[in-house]
Amino acid sequence: MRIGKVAERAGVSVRALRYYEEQGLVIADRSPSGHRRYPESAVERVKFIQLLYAAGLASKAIRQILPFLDTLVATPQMTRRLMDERARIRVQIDALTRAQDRLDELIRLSAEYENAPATCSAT
Amino acid sequence: MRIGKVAERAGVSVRALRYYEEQGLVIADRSPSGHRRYPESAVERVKFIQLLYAAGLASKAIRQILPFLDTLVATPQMTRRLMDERARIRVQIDALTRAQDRLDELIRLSAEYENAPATCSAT
DNA sequence: CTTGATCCTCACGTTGACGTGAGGTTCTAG
DNA sequence: CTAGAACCTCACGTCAACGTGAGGATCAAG
Repeated sequence: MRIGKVAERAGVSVRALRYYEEQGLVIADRSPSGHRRYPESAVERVKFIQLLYAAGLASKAIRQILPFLDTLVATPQMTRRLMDERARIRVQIDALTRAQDRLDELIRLSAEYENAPATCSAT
Repeated sequence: MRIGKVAERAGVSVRALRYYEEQGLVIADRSPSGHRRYPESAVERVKFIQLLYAAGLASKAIRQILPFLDTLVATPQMTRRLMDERARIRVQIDALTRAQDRLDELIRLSAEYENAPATCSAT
């Protein structure tokens, strides 16, 4: 498959795919003229990469984790990285949840203000 | 209170506090010699700012929200911003949760590999 | 054969929340 | 009164995941 099709089906930019290759996350072989050729599996692989990026993992972390998908061989570094990132994500979810709760408070207060009759300018 | 003390008590760097002032998030008056003077309330304010930064809000968004804490007057922009950011945070939590689940899968597989007797080199 | 879509490789630009000196002033404890 | 801690204002550096041309080759269709 050519790069444009992979980009379309995985929902990323062509530039992003070239960047992933530069980072060693996706390996593409080349046609005689130098155009990248991807296997079908690349689409799912890229989607997975996007999932991890969206969770705040850096290229380096993803690079350490991805080989496991190919070989199903877990080195100690890979296992450690998996658990580290999982822990980090949990911490991040907790922080987001706290922020969400605080925003909910403010939204409630805001709604109360909107409904306060004496302070409404109109009507 | 002086900037160093605020930084220590709020758990941020002195540089960060100057940056917050530059962004209009924390207003400090000055001593005759030009040193920043903060009220006690600044510590809580900065902690709240940190909470929002940790949740991925940008300075601009925080700047739109913060006046509500002071005046308890909600403009339509503030209410909209509050709800937009809340929605964004929810989406982000969902993404993180999906990533967490995927990592859990991999961690399980990794553990199974570790326990596979035939593939252990030692012993 | 030609034309428009798609691809290639550089390589610099972007963004945000600070870090990090440089060079100088002010405060405070002894 | 003096040294060191703490403060000040520039102002450039950082880092990551791409965006965005520049300038050119290749491919698919008519």
